[in-house]
Amino acid sequence: MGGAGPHQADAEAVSAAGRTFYLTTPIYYVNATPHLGHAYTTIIADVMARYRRLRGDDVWFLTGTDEHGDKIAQAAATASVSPQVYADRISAAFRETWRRLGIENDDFIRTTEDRHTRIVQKLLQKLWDAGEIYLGKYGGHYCFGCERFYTDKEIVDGKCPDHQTPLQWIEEENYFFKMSKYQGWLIEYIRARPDLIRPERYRNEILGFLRDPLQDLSISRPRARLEWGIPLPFDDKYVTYVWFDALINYVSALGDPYDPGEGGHKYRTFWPHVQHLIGKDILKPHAIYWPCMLEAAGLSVFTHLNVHGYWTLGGGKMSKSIGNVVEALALTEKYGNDAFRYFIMREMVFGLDGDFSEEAFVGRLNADLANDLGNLVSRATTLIVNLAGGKVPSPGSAAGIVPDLRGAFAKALDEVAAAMEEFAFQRALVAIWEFVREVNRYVDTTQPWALAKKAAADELAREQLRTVLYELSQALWCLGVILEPFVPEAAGKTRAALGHAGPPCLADAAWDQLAPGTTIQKLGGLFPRIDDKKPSAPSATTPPSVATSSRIPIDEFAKIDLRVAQVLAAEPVPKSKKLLKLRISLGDEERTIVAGIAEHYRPEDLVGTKVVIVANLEPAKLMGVESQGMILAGSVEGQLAVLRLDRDLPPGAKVK
RNA sequence: CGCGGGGUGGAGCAGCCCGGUAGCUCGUUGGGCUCAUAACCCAAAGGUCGCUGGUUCAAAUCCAGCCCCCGCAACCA
Repeated sequence: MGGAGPHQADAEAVSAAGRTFYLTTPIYYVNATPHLGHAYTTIIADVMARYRRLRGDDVWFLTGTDEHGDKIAQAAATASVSPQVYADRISAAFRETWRRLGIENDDFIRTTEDRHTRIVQKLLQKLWDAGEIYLGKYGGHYCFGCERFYTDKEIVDGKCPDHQTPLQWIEEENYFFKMSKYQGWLIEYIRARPDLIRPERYRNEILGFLRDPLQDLSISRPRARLEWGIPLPFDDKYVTYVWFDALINYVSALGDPYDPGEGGHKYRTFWPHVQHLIGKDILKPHAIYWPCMLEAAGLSVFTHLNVHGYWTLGGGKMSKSIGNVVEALALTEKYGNDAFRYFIMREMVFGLDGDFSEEAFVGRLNADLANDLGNLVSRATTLIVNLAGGKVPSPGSAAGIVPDLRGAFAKALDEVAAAMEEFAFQRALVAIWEFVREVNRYVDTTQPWALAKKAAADELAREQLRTVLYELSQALWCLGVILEPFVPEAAGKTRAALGHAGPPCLADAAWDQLAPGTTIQKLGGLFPRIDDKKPSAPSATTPPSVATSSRIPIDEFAKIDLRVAQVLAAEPVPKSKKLLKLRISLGDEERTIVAGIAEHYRPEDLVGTKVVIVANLEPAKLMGVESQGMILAGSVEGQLAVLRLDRDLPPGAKVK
């Protein structure tokens, strides 16, 4: 790379300023394996981190797993393993997924690691010593059915909003963080920083929430009730409440904030520049608890909290029971990481909800990646190979050549910079693709093949041809660099076709950086078109592959008591949309089962028929009705079928 | 009256805060080009901007009311 491009000065000034950037994703709770939602957050974080690295910034990109709490302990118990083994397993699944997706995180923190628990305890001790934590009685209206407390606001006529049963007043001693005293400070802090929480709608939401009085935050759980957590350093009869534990990962991953020596080095370098990236579901803990905690601990608050929206699937909601969120992630295997990254960034406006469908995915892949970009790379490299002997020509006269690619790219670059500043990935891509179209137009307008025909006899045409091919080579080169954060594999292939293997930097994304004489190779098939006649129609209802489900030994299966049951009566559960209450017979026993099938079956469709149930499932209350089992039913998106017998068996017959 | 989002050419969206010729992508039709992945480029057709009323010289945009869809939460055991 030699020569001075028009943007190099700027870019160098930027990197010389040595901008530091610390970006975090949430740490993912290990009660579920990675799905589309996790992947979205992590991928956009990766794009941002790569962009900042490309720019020459000093970047630290953190992700990880959250491994403490009730739900993990329960899930582990269900799986008959220790919580740690369970957490190890799921955490490993996350790391493996990120590796496959090409995520280049600098660190991966787990809340069960010593480096984390140590800092959590240190911070707690600090707050305890400073009088920020007190032991208080938590009195509350408790519902035994829900196993949780309800606030006055939630209570309906003194009853549980779920069960419509009277609530019990229960008092439990717990430790509390004096969060309420930070309310005024927090409101001022947010007001003074218009882009602290962004996009603005989430800032408004939080300011709205802060109009009501802030409660102190319970930060402990008695060990009698929950063992799986970090013990409080000043009272080992309690463990730390999972949110208090989890948020601190952003700090603990950098080392010890209170260590003035080497142990606090990374903290001092990166913490002042921290930006969090989260989904809208965890806005409140991040926008309220976390700043208060940091302030109380004498640590500075994040510079930005970037909040993204949710994916809906095929116009419907993202339903985990159907497994389509996992299925969505599987499209990376089918179409490649680059296409997947491109789609989720291009399709979703940052902060708003977006819809995910394979049809839209393939549409984007074909239109933007295959037709516009892939085809451009293919035609341009072919032109240079065929008409210039495979070497970047030196530019000749530009006389009569109208479109100004250099200017168009400079404009795109500026727009990308502005968009990336506020996590507007969609706008950044739109800007780049405007340039891609401009280059396609350039080829059509200048018609290098026509110039080549005239070139033998026409000196001007010869000059123009050299100029056109030179311009195209520069355009490709610039694309190969600026696309690196977004579609790294394709960008790398593009640069490789232009004879460069090393890591790119943004300063190189400029005209005259690809020297005349450089050997160019044809590069076709960068993004092959997907020409399936009907790529989406069947896929919407294609069940997820069974290949990935983990195997269990037969004795594991034998624990499940499946029985034939006859439906005696069926009625909808009042005020419920999805639930049917069924009275079933197991021969010597009758039971009530609540099933979420009301959207698929009318009660009279089921009465008298024989179905299969799980007979030894723990009872659960749904809309106040106790369900003593589960009806087996198969489903894909939007369709559901209850299993029924095709020959007669008496109720109660064992099924295996 | 739980919270929130939305109803704009065939599909998906932008525009709405700061009223004044309704814009983009895909699709369709016609044309161009032949370097390229049946791709690329140009052009055209196609819209009562959910409904009703109000404010205004002027409303997709502001106000009021209504209808419909979707997400979250509550009910997928």
